[in-house]
Amino acid sequence: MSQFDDHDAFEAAARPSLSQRAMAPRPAPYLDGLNPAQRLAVETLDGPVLLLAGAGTGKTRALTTRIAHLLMQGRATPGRILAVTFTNKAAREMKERVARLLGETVEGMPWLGTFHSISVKILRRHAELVGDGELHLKPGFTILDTDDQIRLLKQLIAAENIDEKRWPARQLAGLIDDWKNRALTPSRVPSGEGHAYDGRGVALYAAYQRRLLELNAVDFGDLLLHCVMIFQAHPDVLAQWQDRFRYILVDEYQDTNVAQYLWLRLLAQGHRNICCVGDDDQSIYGWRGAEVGNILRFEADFPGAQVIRLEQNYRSTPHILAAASGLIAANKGRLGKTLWTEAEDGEKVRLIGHWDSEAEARWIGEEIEAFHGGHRHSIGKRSLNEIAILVRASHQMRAFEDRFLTIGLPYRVIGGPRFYERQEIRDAMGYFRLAVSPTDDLAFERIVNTPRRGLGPKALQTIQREARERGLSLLEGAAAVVAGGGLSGKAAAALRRLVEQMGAFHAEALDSRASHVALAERILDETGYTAMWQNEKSPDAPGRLDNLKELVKALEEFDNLQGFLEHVALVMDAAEGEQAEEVSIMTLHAAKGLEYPIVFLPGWEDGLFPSQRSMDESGLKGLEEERRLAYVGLTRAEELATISFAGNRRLYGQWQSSLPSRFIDELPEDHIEVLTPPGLYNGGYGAATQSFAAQPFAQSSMHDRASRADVYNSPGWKRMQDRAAARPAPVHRTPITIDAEPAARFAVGDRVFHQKFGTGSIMGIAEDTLTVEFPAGFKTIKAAYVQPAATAAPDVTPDDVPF
DNA sequence: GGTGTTGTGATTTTT
DNA sequence: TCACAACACC
Repeated sequence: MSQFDDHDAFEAAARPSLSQRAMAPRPAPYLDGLNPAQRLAVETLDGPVLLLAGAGTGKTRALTTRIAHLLMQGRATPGRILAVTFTNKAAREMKERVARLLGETVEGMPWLGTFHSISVKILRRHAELVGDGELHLKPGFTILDTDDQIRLLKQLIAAENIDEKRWPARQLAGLIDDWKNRALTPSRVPSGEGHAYDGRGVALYAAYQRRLLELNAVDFGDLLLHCVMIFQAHPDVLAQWQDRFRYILVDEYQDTNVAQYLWLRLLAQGHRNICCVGDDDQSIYGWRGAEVGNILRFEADFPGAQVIRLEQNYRSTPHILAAASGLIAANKGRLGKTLWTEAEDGEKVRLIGHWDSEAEARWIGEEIEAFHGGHRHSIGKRSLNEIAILVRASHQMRAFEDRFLTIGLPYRVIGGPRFYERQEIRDAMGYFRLAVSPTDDLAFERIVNTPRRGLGPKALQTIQREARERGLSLLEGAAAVVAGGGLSGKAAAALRRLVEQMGAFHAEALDSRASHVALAERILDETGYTAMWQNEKSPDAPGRLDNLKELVKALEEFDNLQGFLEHVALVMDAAEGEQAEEVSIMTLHAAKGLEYPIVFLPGWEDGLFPSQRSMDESGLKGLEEERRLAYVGLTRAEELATISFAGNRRLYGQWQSSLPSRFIDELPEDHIEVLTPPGLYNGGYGAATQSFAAQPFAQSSMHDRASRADVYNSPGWKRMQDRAAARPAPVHRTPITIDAEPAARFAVGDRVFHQKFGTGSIMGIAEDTLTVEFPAGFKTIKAAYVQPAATAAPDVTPDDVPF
């Protein structure tokens, strides 16, 4: 974080007492360079503190320095400090930064982690307090992933004879999640909320909880909820944890839900040394149960709380800050902050309208090429890594991906499906889970017929019946079926083999002398799982095999399979590899906490952003959350932000016209530069300023082809064409070269492989651009983006070539 | 049990 | 429009 490197903001550190100085292992330089507000935030150690930290104000620095200060002042040992974050990434970053502040001599912080990972640790110690006398949780409980959860709910819905089509399991999962976020056990769900599922919503919830106990399993929501319930029902247990955690720190407090709020409040009762850091203006997870009210209410919840505001921004230029501040000012009920900066003015926030979403993608692509090539000298020559495109909804990404693929602009999508959510990884994990705990019925169901063993729904039913009748787990039930001859020839043999294999694997998993890495490899090989993907011919099969290899490699860092499974259940992300120069594309939500010198904010159209659905479902609250999302987007930019909108956009196959976002009119004019849209089909762009209200698309209406034709004849369209024609020919820019691979190494007819489109044949070559026929159709692609296909079997023999 | 066909419905997403 | 899921059929 470069903004903390300036040394001129140096301030004299407070002089510790003689005894403190004598005990300190080395002088404490960690307070150096903090601004007065940050300093106050670090040194106000007693009682409740609300740290209102605006975007880019050095929040993480204040938080980590506060931890260092607690330790250096001898206020607490690392084990006595509870520091909670929402994401593993944030926890990791904080750990690293605390360690860096203190030097390597200090041991790690055992209670710095996500709400969930800390809750697991607590819950493992008191598992038996969950449930009733007969059925209760055991410390070895498993944590279900979403797949397991849905599968379980489907069974329960079927058992209730409810039509799964009318009431999908997914929806019920969402409902239950919602209740858990609000710390509502089945008995506490307000009457009137269980209407769904033919009035059996709450009953299904209760059945689900019972089933989880039987399986000795919990879902993510339970981790928090069970802790809260234990704390409420067992004051002695609560007291024990209150005593342990002398100081509590909370990151992103505006994102806490009711369950998390209760969890924190219970733990902080007594000493009340709780410091919550957040920004009400960046609360964008209301739809996920986050309660902005938690942060707005802080002073009432903790009487005597000190509120400290971090308002000096080290990230963005004044124009960007002014635009963002002007926009967010339209929200009501804010705690209020005034961001300021010492940075130079820089460029105004740019605003541009386009004819349609494709033109928007085209224009942004050209802008990026210009920045990357250094053709904008006010901005300089920039790396693609410094540029990000932030969209409201992921379907907007497609236009950019298509365009960038065509022009050969490297990009990376941030977010998307994560490593541990991939099918092959979950399958492999299913095998590992079953090897570690043979009673994991959900894991058994997942893998029993993957790869295909001829053990379909019928065989599974037989096993389930057997298991239920004898009170066994499914794997044990399967063994019983095999022994009892309940299945015929082929299926019986396959099941016998699986049961025997899993038995052997389990024995080995318990043997601490055996290598768990070798065991994992054996499991994947001997069950035929690896072979399944090797035999699969789809283009993504090799990638899946690579992922499996990566999974096994990840195992090496753990002592055993159990430890690994625990880790993965909570940390569903893999270390991201950052190497290539690429433009980043992501949703606004995914962008929170990140920063980029150059940011594009496309799709500012009413209905898309603010999203119609948000407004329909949550009214003014929804609109305000959307506005905060816009605020988050703008404040990601360090030097240059560009907002754009399109008059027409293809949505679900239909062209839809839209009006510019209402947020655009809320931007303070003095900090905005309005750009004129480029010509229709040629490149180039003008910088002449013009009121966007005078632009033609605002009043265009094109709901179907007929009215679209009208628009072609409209004065607005003509005006755009005239303008395009009147402009001097666009300046020719040298196309950027990426790993300049000469197209010369290809010939028409060659088979080539492309990341996205698979294998195809070259139909045409023009300089470094190829026209390739893929299964998906003809594509024009830069040569650098394809490789000669591995199976280089030319379609024509040399003799067939006419020259 | 594997493959083709039809139908549906579609923000934002972490743990 | 397109992706994915649930059925029907071989």
